[in-house]
Amino acid sequence: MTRPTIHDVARAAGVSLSTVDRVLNDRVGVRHATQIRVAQAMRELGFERNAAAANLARRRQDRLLFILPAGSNSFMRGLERELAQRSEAWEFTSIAVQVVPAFDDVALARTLQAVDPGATDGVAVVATDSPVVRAALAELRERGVAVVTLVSDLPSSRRQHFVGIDNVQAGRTAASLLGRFCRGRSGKIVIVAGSMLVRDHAERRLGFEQVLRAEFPDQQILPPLEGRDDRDIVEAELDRVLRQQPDVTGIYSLGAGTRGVARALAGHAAGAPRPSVVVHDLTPHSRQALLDGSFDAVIHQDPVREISAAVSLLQSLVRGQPVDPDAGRIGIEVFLRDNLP
Amino acid sequence: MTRPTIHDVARAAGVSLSTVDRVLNDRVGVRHATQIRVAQAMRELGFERNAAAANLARRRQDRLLFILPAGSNSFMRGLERELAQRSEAWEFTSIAVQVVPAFDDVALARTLQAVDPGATDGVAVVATDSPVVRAALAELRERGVAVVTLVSDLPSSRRQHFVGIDNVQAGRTAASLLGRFCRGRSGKIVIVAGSMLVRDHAERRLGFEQVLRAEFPDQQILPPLEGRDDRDIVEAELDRVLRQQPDVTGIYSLGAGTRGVARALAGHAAGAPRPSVVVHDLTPHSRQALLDGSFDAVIHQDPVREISAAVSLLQSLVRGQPVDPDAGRIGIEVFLRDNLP
DNA sequence: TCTGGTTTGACGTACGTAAGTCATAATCTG
DNA sequence: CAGATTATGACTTACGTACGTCAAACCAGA
Repeated sequence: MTRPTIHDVARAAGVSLSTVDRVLNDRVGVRHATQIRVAQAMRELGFERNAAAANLARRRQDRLLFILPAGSNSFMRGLERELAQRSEAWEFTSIAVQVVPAFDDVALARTLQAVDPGATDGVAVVATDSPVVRAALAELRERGVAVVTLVSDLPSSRRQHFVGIDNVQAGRTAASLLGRFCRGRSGKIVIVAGSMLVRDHAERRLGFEQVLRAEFPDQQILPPLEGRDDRDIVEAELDRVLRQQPDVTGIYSLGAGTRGVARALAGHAAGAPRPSVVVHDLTPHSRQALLDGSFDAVIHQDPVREISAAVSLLQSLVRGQPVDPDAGRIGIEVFLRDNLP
Repeated sequence: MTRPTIHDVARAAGVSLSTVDRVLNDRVGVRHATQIRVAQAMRELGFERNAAAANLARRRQDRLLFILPAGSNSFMRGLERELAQRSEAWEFTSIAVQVVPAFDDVALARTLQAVDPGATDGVAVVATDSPVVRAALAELRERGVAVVTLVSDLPSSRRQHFVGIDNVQAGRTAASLLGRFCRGRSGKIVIVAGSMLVRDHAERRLGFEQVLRAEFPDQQILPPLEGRDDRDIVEAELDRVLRQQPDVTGIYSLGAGTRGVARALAGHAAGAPRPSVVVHDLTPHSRQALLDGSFDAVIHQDPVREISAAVSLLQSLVRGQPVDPDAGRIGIEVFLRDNLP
């Protein structure tokens, strides 16, 4: 009826509480045969460790650090807000946040080097793709700190996991939508990126071009703009392109700086049918643009899920618990005007 | 540094542990002035009850019951599977599942009446819209059982909350997608429903027709088929319609029975361009159909989120804790071939 | 058979809260 | 102001696990 406890396991296996404890938290000093017997008993009884009691008894707090890029990037600020608001929501875990300059690999590497392994058990970092960052990250692991990348990955580095969406898939999804929305009107497609220095932007572009080339070959993709996720730069660049190219049918904005896109479009409202627009990340501005019809779709990653996946992954890593290999995978959400939350 | 405990609160408020406990679990026997003082101290210290310790000390289990419709409906079976698999995932909560005939209000009402309030603290029910169900539900509340509706709502009944997606929005989203996918080809749109007896289907239809009429007026909506979420009935009905109507440009399947849609379509592959298809609920079959290109989009509600929202909502209700008014709202997910999880 | 190490058991305390008992202090009633 | 009532305090046990100490039992090698 009621769930079995370690006492029941001990009795069933014919050993003492201490031994069960040793097996459970794999401490030294248990003969292999005994270990098997205890494990067997746990399986037979269907024992599951009571996490509440375990956390209560274990006095320690897991100290996690989130490193996020600075700037007016709404998505990142959303993550930051979420972390601040829910910092008390995780039991037995304390969370710190540090903000570093965006797209600046050297600054990021310096920050990683400065992490104190005596005061930090795990780090989640929005990575900039660069050798110095890779090196700093490897060093951090050497010093015994758990590391996951967040939002933008750094494959073939020593990070233990990635938490975020599959950015190639995201790009493919954007192309799939934008291609269909533009069907019947062939013309030019503009890609607005932040910087190809961050992996997520490069991957989104890759996926987007794959699908658009293969399935909508009558659309011509222009070289991507790099707006550094800054609304003013994005506005200026996009405005220039729209002026030069009269037959833009679609725009894919795969980074931040979405306000710049909206403003550039507003400046070209007159005359020709407006281009179809797909952007990333639901923010108050992109929501507004969806509602007033200037954007067609928003590809989104849920900051709440992102944070909670990162926290629980880091908790497992820090505590040495087994980790589901694709625990960090966040679903790609698609928003139209009609399914806004 | 460390989180304040009830001991700290007691000291700060100048009262005993017992009094803090009385305030915290609002028991009788505390003067109003004292209550204020304790609440004040809790606020000042930023006290938050340690849920782990509280659950550990409270020996009781919350006993929840989920009532789901029978049948081959993949989505419902998915919910059932999810409940079975994760029944141990919620601490201090035991979950039972009961299956009742689909679209059968009398059977559902009988089941609700048979719920034993002595053995059940809360019920989540996929409601069929009918007066007898409303009455049975009200009676259940009278007997002190917490009740939420799941997936399909029963507004203006005595259920305390609804857990699920906004089905009008879901229908609007489907129309928004299907309308754009069909652009350029005007013709007839087929709606395949399960039964207008369940609220969710009626609402989806409503939202769908709203948007399609307003924004894609050159499409003509045929009267909805009622397939009772049965793949064979759906196949037969849809096959008949496709035979009679040569110019079907789009199909919206808003219930279950998706396999029937796929089979009917397969029988009409030859000749004319295939209709664009939007269906509900990601299942192995709808996933396959997306991948092979016979479906264009799937509107989805995540069973995992649905279950966990229902469980935590019921837990709060049963324990008399405050409830976020839109805690039961689940996001509407949109899947294309390219963003399948 | 003795030695020295390894494995195991017995036991206690702690975590933060719930919930109970009982005595005493404060307050109200008439 | 006595007596009844209510509010509060002091104290205890319990929840299931972690973790520490110490002694006893076991085992391998000399």
